[in-house]
Amino acid sequence: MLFHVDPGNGHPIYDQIARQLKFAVASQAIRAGDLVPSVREMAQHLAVNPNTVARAYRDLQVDGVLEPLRGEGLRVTREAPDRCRLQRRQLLGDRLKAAILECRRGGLSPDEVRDLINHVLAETASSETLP
Amino acid sequence: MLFHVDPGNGHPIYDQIARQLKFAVASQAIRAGDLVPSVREMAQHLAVNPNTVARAYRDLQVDGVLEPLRGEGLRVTREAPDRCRLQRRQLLGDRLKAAILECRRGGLSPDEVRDLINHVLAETASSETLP
Amino acid sequence: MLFHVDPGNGHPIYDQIARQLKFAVASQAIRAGDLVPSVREMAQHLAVNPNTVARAYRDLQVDGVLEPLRGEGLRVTREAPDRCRLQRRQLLGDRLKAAILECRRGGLSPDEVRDLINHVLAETASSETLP
Amino acid sequence: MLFHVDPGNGHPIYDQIARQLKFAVASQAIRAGDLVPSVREMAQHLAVNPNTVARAYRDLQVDGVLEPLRGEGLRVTREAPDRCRLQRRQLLGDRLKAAILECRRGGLSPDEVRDLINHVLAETASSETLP
DNA sequence: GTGGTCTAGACCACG
DNA sequence: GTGGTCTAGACCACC
Repeated sequence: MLFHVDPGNGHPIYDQIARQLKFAVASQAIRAGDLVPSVREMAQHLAVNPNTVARAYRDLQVDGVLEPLRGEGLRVTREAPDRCRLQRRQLLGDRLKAAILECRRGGLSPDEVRDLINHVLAETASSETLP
Repeated sequence: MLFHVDPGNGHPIYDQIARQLKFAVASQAIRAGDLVPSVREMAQHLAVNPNTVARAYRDLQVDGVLEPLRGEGLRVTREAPDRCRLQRRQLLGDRLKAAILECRRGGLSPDEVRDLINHVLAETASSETLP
Repeated sequence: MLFHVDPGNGHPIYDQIARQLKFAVASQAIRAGDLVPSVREMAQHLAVNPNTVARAYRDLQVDGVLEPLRGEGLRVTREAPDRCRLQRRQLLGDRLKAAILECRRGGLSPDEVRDLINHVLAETASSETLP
Repeated sequence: MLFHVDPGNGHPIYDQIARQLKFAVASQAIRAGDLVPSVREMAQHLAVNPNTVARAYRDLQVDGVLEPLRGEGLRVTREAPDRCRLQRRQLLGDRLKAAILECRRGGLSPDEVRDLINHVLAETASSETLP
């Protein structure tokens, strides 16, 4: 499990957890039918309150990514992989789109935007810490 | 003034205002020495609580972008254009970087990230509403 | 045995089992003196954890519906049929009453409640799957 | 405000709150555009923890019944009345249907079910405590 | 003032 | 063991 949570990056922790779990399913790091780590396990792993993990797991149930296995834990649904792949594109695309739109509205020309993106890509490609 | 504020996009309104004003200065839509609209005017224009505008203007004074002109209002400082141009690159770059990093951590390969970016660029380039 | 258990309908599985067994006794589908299926059999039949069936059987013993027959299993008591007929009316009536009361409290007039009931009766009367 | 909550009736408190608020909107006791009581007010009114109310309000936002008015509170959405009227029928109908189906599966004939319903209706019609 | 998040810890139902 | 609910209380951002 290579989950990593950063409090104070502006995004609620439960949201970071839910997103990362979706991405993990999309990447097939977690598969349909798998049991996700128990609330308590995950909470300890992330050094976070169990309630926070529970909230993330609850949201994932609402999204149809997890389903309860009474007394057993929570399981990745059959439909989850497809949904998560779609959502990954959607969620990441939305965030990129918002950033790019703000560039344009901020007065950067399309060329300047491309330059800035390339600059950032170069930065992130190099020695960045990646999970 | 073609400011546009979107409550519920996750970013605080006062921050949206401050950023947009910086960008306007960077783009020379507003110039050093110009008076900015009064808090009341701006608040009415944006259909926003005056306190929110006041907060944005306060932050901009702290950043040295605005300075009070006794009895007249707030004026764009002499140093603002340079500062705003630098900050624009920084602020927008940071947001792009965060989005791109999340793509990578979310399991997308560099190529997939480029594809997604190009897809988004195509979307935004076309008939998007731009200020 | 035409028991049917639905996890995730809000009611605990052991309760569904106990109720259905009581109803079966009330309907004389099971009679005084009959042996009920073993915990293992029933658990396999319902695709349910044996502990869950055991819990239901335990509750039924407390209610005086089942009694142990040393080395043989569990037997329906002599008093069970009468008790179950009474309890059936009570249990089902309670649930109906709760539902109807919520309708009234939810702002439906007595007439609207009757209409809604008739509508539901029509639905359930037709092609519903009944045991 | 005639909300009433009963812990230990099997249904989570936050759910009771959310349902009752939907019903209140359906009955036009609360109207589109109205501000609902603040989390703290409602919590005190119901003698319940504010977090519990917050959870109910959050669920109602997910359902599109409430929307945040930043710094002001939560407002009933424009679409809420229609949605709530539909949902009221759905939610109450589901509960009635479940109760009636259990009667039938429990071995009661259609006539016996009608008799039982009439008996319960007579009970509830009389001196029952209604809000 | 408002709602939102997070933590801490208790209790319960279920399997 | 599992998740779910509820309470209590702190802290924050926003308006």
